[in-house]
Amino acid sequence: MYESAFMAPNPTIYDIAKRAGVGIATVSRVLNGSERVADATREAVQRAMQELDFRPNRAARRLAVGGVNRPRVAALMPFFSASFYYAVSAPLSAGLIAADIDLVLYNIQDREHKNRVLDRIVAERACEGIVLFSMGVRDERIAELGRIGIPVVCVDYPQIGVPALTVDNIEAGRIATRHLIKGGARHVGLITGPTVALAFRQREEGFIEISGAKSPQERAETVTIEAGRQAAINLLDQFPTLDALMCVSDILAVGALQAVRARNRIPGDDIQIIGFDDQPLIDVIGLSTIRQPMDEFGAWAARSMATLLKRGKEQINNTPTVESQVLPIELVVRSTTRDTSGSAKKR
Amino acid sequence: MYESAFMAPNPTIYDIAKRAGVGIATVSRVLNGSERVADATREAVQRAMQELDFRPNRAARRLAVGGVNRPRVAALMPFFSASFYYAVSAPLSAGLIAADIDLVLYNIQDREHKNRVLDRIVAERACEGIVLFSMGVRDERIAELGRIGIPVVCVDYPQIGVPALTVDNIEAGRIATRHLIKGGARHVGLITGPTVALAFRQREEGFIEISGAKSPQERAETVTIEAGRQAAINLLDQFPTLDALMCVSDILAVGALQAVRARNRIPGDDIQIIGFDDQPLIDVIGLSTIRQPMDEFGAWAARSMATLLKRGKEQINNTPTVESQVLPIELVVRSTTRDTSGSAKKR
DNA sequence: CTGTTAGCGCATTCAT
DNA sequence: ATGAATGCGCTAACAG
Repeated sequence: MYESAFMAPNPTIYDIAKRAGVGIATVSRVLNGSERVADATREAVQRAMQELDFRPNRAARRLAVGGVNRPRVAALMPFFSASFYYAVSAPLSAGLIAADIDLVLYNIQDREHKNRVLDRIVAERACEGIVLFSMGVRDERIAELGRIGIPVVCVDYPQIGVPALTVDNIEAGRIATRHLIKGGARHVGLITGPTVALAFRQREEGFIEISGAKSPQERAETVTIEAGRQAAINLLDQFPTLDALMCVSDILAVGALQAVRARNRIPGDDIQIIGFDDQPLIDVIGLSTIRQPMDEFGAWAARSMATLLKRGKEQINNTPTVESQVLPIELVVRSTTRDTSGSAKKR
Repeated sequence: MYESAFMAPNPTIYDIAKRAGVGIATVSRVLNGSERVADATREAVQRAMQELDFRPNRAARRLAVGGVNRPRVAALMPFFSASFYYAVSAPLSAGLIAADIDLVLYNIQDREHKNRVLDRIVAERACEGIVLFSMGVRDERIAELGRIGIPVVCVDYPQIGVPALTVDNIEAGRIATRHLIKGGARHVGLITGPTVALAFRQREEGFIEISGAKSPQERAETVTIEAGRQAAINLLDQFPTLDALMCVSDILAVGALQAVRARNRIPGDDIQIIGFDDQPLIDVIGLSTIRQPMDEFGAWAARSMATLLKRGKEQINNTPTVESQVLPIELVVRSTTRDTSGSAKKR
């Protein structure tokens, strides 16, 4: 039964035809559900297809049929913080559809997986454009992609060499920390997240700049409510005098909120808590946060890709291409911190 | 400048070669970033490519290169209820990656768009499998897809003729309504959503079965907090004696919650509110709801596709293929309804 | 450095 | 009803 299981290339319609004792045209006919095939023949062909585990080659089919060559962009997202990427992918998807571009989603698990995916994209020319979310790649990769003409844009990561849309996360960390202190905090702690996320590291950096390197901190290994809760518990156990918590993500902050309440402490009163992003439903929960324009992240990526993919006549005139941007962030004061500035937005 | 703008087919490397006065191999070389091309030649070719707005044909390239024919599945989702599909697409994406299957996401806007997408998929053989979320298609479509060998599975919609994973939304509507009544409700109202969603219509049906057709109801045209809030306001204005609200989606329920609070009524006390789905963060908000196993929706779709795409030797033995399933739903009592049964799960 | 040639796997006439 | 031949657009030796 292991006829040639060793590196057997995918069988083609020629193999099927031979095995079924028919011509390739007939194979093609049953493949496409044509009526004009004798039942017996059809069955023979189908049997051969099954026995050989035949899968038609999509590329060959499309080439033969000659359909439109619709552009396709690959979006690589690390799903470690689900709701964030959800909020981003909706406008991305919508924007791409408007430009008649297909979206292939890659839920990147880790660095190694990222490289595998990129290797494949390069080797197979699997797409016409790439959007990198919250991740960078080595310069050589950018060069390689540039050479074969696959444009890349980057969101939430300051990748050099390609258009990138970012926010100033270090400044965001500073703003959050200062807000806590202005609100009367005398002992502020940090709950940070997976180190793979540059945004987290930078928010952490801004925090430390203001609050000092010896400030209490705890790292959640995953971006989940439970991890945030546990981190808060640990922090509160070790440092009972803590009266403010900066959490590098809303989700972690929600967990911290639960931990704090479980100890009968009152968020916004005897302990302040602030998160980042302003993810969906966070407003309902009443968490103070540093808002990121997540919609704009997705929309910008879609617009940029549409622009970059529309080379041609326009580009001859050196039409301005896509520029990197740094979007403003916004302190949103809700009920878990004290609003002392009077100027911060309340919502 | 309008050389042949009329139905000009996409230019090929032959066109470029001719225009640049070189051979096609050279065009291919600059296309692939080969070093071994004279700068002058390269520039000439690039100019020609721009002038003709050339885009390499992906299918042809892949065919020539002969890479693996990685299976690709298209997921069609109506994004009218973002967080729900987000919650579903994470496990879907993860499961597909594990099976080494690419995921192409189609954010379907309306029925017409759905048909356009499916037409294209059929015409271009754009994928090896299709996952339909919360939407059905006509029988002829199923037949057509079956004929050309593209398997289809359906999630959150009882499409006949293909494996489907659903929950009993009518029963869910009954359960929610009964729960409200058991909690002491004497006058219960309904906030429903866009009629395009069968799940909403069915929950509505279950509601009416228990509560009667003349029960007050309001329809939100979009699944947003704001729409839910507005619907609740309308309902409360018209029917001041309402003491319970069933909302066909958590998001609408959150809006209703806000409307109720704005009137200084106390959810779970003088007015009950229940939603559906148990979307992310809804537990934190404390909303009672009917939980759907959204994770399982995505995971099942991924598993099913992996199975269906792995035809071949196994299938010869008539190995049981994918079966339709109806998953259980679960009443989750939190703070916005009164728990009278004592048996309902509290979380 | 550059042009010629031969497939890649399939759909599709055109014969038979 | 079915088989043989042709071409889709591109890459990759192989010559020059």
